[in-house]
Amino acid sequence: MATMKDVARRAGVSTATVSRVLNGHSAPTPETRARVLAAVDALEYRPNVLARSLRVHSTQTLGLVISDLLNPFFAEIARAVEDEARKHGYVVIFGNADENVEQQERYVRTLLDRRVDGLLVCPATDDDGWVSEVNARNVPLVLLDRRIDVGGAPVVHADGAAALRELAAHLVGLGHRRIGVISGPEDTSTGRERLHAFNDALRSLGYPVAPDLVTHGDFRRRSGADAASWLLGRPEPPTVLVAMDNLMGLGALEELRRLGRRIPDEVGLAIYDDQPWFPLFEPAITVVAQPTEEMGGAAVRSLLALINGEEPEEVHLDARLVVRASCGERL
Amino acid sequence: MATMKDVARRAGVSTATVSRVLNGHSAPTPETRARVLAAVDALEYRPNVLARSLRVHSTQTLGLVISDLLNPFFAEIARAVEDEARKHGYVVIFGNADENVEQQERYVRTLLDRRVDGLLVCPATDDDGWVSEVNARNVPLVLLDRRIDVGGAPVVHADGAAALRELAAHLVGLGHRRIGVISGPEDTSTGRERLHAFNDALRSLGYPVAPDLVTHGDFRRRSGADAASWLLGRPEPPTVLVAMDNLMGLGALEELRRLGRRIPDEVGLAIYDDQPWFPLFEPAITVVAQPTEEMGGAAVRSLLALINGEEPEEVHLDARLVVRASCGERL
DNA sequence: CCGGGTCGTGTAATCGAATACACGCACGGC
DNA sequence: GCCGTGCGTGTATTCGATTACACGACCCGG
Repeated sequence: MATMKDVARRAGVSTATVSRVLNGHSAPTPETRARVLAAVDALEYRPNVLARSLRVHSTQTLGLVISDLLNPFFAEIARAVEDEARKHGYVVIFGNADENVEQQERYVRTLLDRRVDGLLVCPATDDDGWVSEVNARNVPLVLLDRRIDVGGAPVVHADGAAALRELAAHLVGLGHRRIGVISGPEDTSTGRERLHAFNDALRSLGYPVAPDLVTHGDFRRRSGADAASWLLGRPEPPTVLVAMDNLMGLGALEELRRLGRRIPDEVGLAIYDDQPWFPLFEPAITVVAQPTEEMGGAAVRSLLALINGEEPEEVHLDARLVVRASCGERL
Repeated sequence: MATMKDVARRAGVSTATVSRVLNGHSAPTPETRARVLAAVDALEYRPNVLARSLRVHSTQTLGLVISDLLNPFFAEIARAVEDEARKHGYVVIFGNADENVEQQERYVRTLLDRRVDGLLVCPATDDDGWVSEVNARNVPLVLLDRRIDVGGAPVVHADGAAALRELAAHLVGLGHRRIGVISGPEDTSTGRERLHAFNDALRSLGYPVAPDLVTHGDFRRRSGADAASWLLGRPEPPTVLVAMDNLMGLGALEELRRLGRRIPDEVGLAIYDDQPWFPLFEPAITVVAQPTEEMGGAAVRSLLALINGEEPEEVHLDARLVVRASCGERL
């Protein structure tokens, strides 16, 4: 590989000049510039990003730690993040935490060691041991989707409260009184918040959720199936299931199919997070849809603002209810 | 951030010694070692990976260029790649080519500039302009899923010929005679190979595919819907649709739902690639399943072998037919 | 005709680690 | 007691860029 020195020699100038030409600095003579560029071309020179980064303390790289790439919700986010980052000339390194705190922590450290210019994390749990390390190294941090209460770091997430209120009204309107909830883990903000918002909504409608109809899964398919099985085995089983995440929803649906329950006649089902295939199920699934693309994009823009020492823009995104057929016919 | 020099000063040794301790080289005295480690601890020293990489010409980083992260097939691959890479102490940088040749080329270059130790590419098309650049820089390359005919680079993919033969027999056995095929692009190996394998199988059963029942999509949802629409609009429409990729299959299903066709009574449907939600459709979709996890893992292992100057292990993976209900009841 | 200001370019230090080479010391054999 | 050997450690170079500073050429005004 040709280095800058080679280019300099061939163009008959110093490396400083080559560097200046390549970085568009304080214009060298047009002819020097041309000579340098010709040499660059002839030698197929490509700058060594490592050397450059070492010198200028910036890698044009963003780190992304997500909880689970197999969760289509996070895959969409990852895609949006990569897309927005590329538009701004950044590359993204990613790590899959697998909903696992230790692995998440390892990854944060690895990415910091790689000198990423900024870090995007979808926290696996409320645990915030890793945050201090990020702060100690002065690396800008933006939290995605799940919030953990730690000063400073902006959080980009979609507020589901309004959509959940609508969902509650929808279900009650259809005559559902016993509503089973498959919630996320208690130690994630999204797990707690969605449940509380939904509970509040139902309470204010006069139909508080029966505590024995609330279960907690782990945002994975298996736990959704188990939860559905358990809920339907109760003495007075629910007439509708609300899964607070797409994978748990899928698991619940799996279980309903396995048990041969007809939807929505025997049991209804609503899922948090929309997916392209949800409308294709029989019946089409009623969902709370999150604006994943906007979330990923907004997160990157916030992070870049932090990196550039600006105030990150305030983003407020809302999830929205999409009524389809899986909770019963519309009135 | 503390540097090696700081550690050296605090421990009262030279940077060379610190380096030796940290890399487990030709054993320094146990007490020097202890002093150094104590200093490392006290200063919370973390080595600068950039400086190290610059010096040793290795970044412990793998590049992954995939065609489309939103395609769950590729998301699974990405996850498997990341998983296997981590096990070997490598980190992965990824780029989303969006089934787009120019973007793929840009990404390959970007990743090379980042001095990845090896490159994993799922080629968007047969275009191989970018390969020469990879070779020119002596970076090991492994092709994933799609092959392009270029000397040297190992290809990890799953052979679907046998599964497609079984599928052909299954369909014919169910009485299907007019079989519509939604194939991938002609300029991808998987597009061509799947179609040819399926054609061959049907021909040898005595029921060659009618040329007017073959369409080509682009591995995206929309094209699957369009193709289904077109096929069903033929004068003599097919009795079953075979989509050669999960997204096109989803699109086809979408179109069938939109048109209100009953599956499998009016039209059957089979899809290449399995997904967790395919069994949950009504009826459950018959598929050709690929071993994505093994593919990702094998690709990384091949690449690491190349990086270490070894001969990459020969991997032979097969897709397999999973008969469910979407093509008609089993005989 | 000379002093000062631009402007283009080169020299050399720097980023933070790895490592070839050299040095000094202890030890053992003759 | 001398010299060779080996081991632990330090010195200095290197990886490939960026950039502060300096220098010389040139131009212009007084």
